[in-house]
Amino acid sequence: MKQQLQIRMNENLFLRNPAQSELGKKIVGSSILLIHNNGFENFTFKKLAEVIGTTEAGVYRYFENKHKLLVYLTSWYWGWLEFQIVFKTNNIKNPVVKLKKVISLLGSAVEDDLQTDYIDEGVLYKIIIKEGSKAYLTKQVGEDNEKHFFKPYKDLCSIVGDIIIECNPKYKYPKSLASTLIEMSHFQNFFMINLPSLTDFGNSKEPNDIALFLTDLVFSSINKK
Amino acid sequence: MKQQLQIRMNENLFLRNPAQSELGKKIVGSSILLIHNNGFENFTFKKLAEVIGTTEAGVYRYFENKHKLLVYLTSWYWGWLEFQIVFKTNNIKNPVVKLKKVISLLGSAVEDDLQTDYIDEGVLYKIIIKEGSKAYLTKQVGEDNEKHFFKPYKDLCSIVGDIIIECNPKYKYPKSLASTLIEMSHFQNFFMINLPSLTDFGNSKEPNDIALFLTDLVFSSINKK
DNA sequence: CATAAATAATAGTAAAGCTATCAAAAATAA
DNA sequence: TTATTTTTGATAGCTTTACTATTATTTATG
Repeated sequence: MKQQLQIRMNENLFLRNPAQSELGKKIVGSSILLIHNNGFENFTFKKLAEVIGTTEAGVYRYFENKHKLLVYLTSWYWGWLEFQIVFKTNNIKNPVVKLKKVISLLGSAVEDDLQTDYIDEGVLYKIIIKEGSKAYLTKQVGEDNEKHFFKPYKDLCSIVGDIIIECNPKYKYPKSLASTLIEMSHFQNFFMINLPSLTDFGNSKEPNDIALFLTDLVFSSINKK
Repeated sequence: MKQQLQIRMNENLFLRNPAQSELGKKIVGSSILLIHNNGFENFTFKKLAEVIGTTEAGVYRYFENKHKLLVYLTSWYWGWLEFQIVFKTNNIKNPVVKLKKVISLLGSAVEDDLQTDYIDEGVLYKIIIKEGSKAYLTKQVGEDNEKHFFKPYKDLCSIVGDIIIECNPKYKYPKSLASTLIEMSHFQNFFMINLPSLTDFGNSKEPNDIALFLTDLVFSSINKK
């Protein structure tokens, strides 16, 4: 019997829950592919509707606009990643080992998770890298935040921050180090591929090099003196 | 006699050089204020034209589209900041002191530079924080990069990376640390103001706290063991 | 003063970003 | 199984954005 993993989503992100209908799942699944292919700026509900064989109005019945869809997708990703992290570090006692595991989970397009059939996590990961920050770098970030749109992202940062504190209770900047770690796992990846002179991994293009850098960065800070 | 500081700009960013006419300067100067007020997504050439008393077509004679204008603004900022950094660290011999100076220059809305009368660097700095990454987080980042649109940003990273190497010639990730430092000086600032739980400076909202965090982060890495 | 260059005024087009309406189909409840 | 509610499909339309083109007028320059 197939087990389906459901990520709990903020109800204000959608008009109709896309996880509860075939059309909704198609909207989410195909939007990931389309945003990846076209870039978020060139992505429209009309193009999406064509691809999945519905109408523009059909998509609008699920999402108010493409911004909310992007926030939905990023939220879903953070929720999913939190689950992965909690699940895969569950049995690890040593916080140092745990944090290293988190860094490796942050840094790679995971193998497609079969528990979530309509979402390709590998492609979604690439969207997070290229479009993820656009979810909050907006005029309405304050209102969106009041509606708790960024809770999954904050929760993840909080979990990582807590592990940092476990490693060294005296470290002064656990939250900022956590958000730095998460953001940089994506930015260094983006730079490596698109603007390689901004990184030290230009030639190898080996995602694991980023993990090595981040591990060095994080543990130097935590273990200072 | 008034000295005017001119930042050398990539010719492919504009159709007509905005620095060489009154209308051009108005376009640049007012676009900074408008983008800051409306956010980049809600900013249009039409609104800009209204504000400065010209027509949409008038703006299009200077810039092909708003993306190129954004790249122009960010490039200008990086060029200007490089000048500030080179100028203000010129006499500093000690690379550690130099790097600390760089961190403080990166982290604050500087006092409005009087050498550039039509550009408000303080407001431009805020645009860099909120909109800066949108200059390269696009579908066409590859083409833009081939046209050297991001050279000023790369140059700055390179300068910072060189100072890092001066501090410790054996440090393995000078470029990635430099880009991390620069990105985080903006992201932590954005988070502090808009999503404070992602930082450790939520209550104080004191930009200097960010500099302390970044100084700790950078020198822990450089001086490890 | 002549001429070239820059600007203003106006018009127009395709696409994006929606909203509204109504009929058909599918799911569900009586 | 029919009745009813919910969801979808088809179509239309409207405002704004993102441009391009044309011509007249002003401004700068030789």
